[in-house]
Amino acid sequence: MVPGPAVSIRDVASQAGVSVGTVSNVLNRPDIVAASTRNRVLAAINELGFVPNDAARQLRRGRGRTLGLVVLDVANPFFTDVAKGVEDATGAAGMAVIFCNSDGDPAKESRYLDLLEEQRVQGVLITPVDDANERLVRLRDRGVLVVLLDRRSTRPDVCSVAVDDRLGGELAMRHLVEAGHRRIAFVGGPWRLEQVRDRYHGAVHALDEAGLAEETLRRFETPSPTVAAGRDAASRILGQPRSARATAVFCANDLLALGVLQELTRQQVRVPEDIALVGYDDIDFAAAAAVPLSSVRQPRQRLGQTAAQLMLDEANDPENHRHQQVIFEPELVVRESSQYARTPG
Amino acid sequence: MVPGPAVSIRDVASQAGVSVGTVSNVLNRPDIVAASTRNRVLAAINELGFVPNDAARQLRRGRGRTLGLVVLDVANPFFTDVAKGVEDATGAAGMAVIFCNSDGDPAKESRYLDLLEEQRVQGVLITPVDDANERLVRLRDRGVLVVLLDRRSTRPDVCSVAVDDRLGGELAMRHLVEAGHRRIAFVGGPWRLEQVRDRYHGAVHALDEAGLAEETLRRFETPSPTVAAGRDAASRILGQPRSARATAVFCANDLLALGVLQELTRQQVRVPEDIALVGYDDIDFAAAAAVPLSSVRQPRQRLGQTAAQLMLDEANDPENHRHQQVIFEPELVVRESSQYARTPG
DNA sequence: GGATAATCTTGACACGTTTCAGCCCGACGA
DNA sequence: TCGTCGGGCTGAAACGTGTCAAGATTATCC
Repeated sequence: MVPGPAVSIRDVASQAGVSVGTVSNVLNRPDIVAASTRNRVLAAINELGFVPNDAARQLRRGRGRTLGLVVLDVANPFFTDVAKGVEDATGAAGMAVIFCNSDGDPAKESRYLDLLEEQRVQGVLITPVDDANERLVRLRDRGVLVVLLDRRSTRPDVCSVAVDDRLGGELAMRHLVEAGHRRIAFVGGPWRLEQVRDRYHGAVHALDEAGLAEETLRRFETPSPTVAAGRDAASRILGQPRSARATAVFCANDLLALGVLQELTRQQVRVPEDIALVGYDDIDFAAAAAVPLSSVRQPRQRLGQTAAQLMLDEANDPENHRHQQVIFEPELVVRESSQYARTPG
Repeated sequence: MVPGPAVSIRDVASQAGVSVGTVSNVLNRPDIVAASTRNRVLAAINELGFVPNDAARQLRRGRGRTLGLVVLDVANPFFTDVAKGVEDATGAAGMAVIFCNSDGDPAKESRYLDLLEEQRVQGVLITPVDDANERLVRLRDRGVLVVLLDRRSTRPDVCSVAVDDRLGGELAMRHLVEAGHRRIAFVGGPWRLEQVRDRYHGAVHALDEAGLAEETLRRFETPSPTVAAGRDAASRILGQPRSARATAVFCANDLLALGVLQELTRQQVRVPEDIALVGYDDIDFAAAAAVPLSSVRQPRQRLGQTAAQLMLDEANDPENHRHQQVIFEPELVVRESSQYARTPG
């Protein structure tokens, strides 16, 4: 069946015997039109199966009912949980989310931002690939609301929702140091991700506090924060002479940690007896891993909810909106993967 | 800084000293405009930072450059992998994906379909919550392309991309029967999901083939296909008298299986020695589970890619498009969770 | 009953594009 | 020299909606 001609507000108007203005009013300000008229219009809408054209509305209004969400990796449960939070908040407001996956690639991120700008989205919630947010500032200057997600804003005039990554790094490292570890590996990357650097610096800070040399922590950079990269990093760690080899590994996220765990297990290295392991994010699968994973928990869903709410607030009342940099606190969850006390040395 | 007035094609035109029609041509059919003019226009575009308004284009053209993807659960890695496939195919074509999460809730699904219709998306890729696809047929009659995802289309005039779920069920069950199991539990739900029913019926069929009574398979329905529901199902299974208790569990997806595994482990039931376990989907985390999970693998990413491609094909050449029902074959991956031969009886 | 107020409704314009009939003008052939 | 051709470009008409000043109708009050 060939699609018939689309039914527009005009058809509804003539069917109901009113003007188009009235139909529009029924749609947008139902209270100002008389009940009898309203019912007649609603009946016509039903009868004709009229569905308003959001493109036209958007054209007239200036901005639409969609918002963009740009994350680093859809396949990472951390981000899907964040997305769920965003969806909760926006769904209630009747907004659509355009979900974009930058895959940690600046070029892909840039392409998606172009696309979102063409769509005239209300706003963009984004975990940027790198710090060059000049592009984002330009976006904002053009009227697109921008909220940084899982990243602290350096500018006071840009909202952001983040978790204190340095603190998270500190918590993890303190835990390992207290368990007696003195040769520790940090697995994370790419280094351009601020989250990775912050977690590393937090770890270094915990070392300082404990009066330990910085060499205690050895850095293994990965090309991406994925399971495969984790496996690879683990085999690099195991490639070292036994005497110099790390006795504990702190990973910048749980996917890496799961990868490390897989490779260690494959090579018959026991966790936590031979090597202890701490991840980051506390995704649901961390608890179900071969060896239940200690991890730094983040309020994933709330992160998304809060970011979306901040955006909606600004959209609804731009005058009184105060830009905010919300920061949540992470929390260490200790499980089996790091439960093994070791005599220092 | 307050956003300045948006720059439109008209501003570009006057800046470059040409008419709006020419600017539009530069944008859409660059070849028909003289090189010198074209360069002048491009320069103006750059200078003014012009970004075309897709809403206006869409209004004029009838349909836009977006498509909707409606899945049952964003948090399920199966669907994020499918989404990745979709993204691959559409990103190349410069299209945007509106990602919707029905959460298995018909009402939510319906709301999202409304929204997508208002957006005048080119098409919808959907894993429907139930079989009542009357709603989807209506959508198609209005000119929205529809492709069923991970679900076989019953109508010859609707494209679909699916995996043979009955076969998947058969593979899993044959494997368990061959290992000697004679009391097996099927965990899955909600029953309204066709995937769940098909996998169950496949399992029953394998039983028939082996000449075993249908009572061999005991059904445990879950309210949702999630980890939490899996834990709950496991405790129901363990609630049975030991002599009648299943010696193997086949789960309709891996999240359920992981939940079952967690609860069994918590209650000190060994997998696979006491109870064998087989999941479905073979998500990446299945291999990394406490006990590596046997699972029925599906070509997740290809599923999404193919569906998107089918849609794009129809969009580009509606005349010659032949509707297709693509069906992939699943594959059983045996890991530790089901590696334990049992003497029947 | 008439003036005024209150409540609804109308109709035209604007939003930023694409499209298309038609105009201009230089080149070419006769 | 004139006519024709065709590549380049123009300008206006749509697309479907929201908005708003102004008009129409009804209610209110003396």
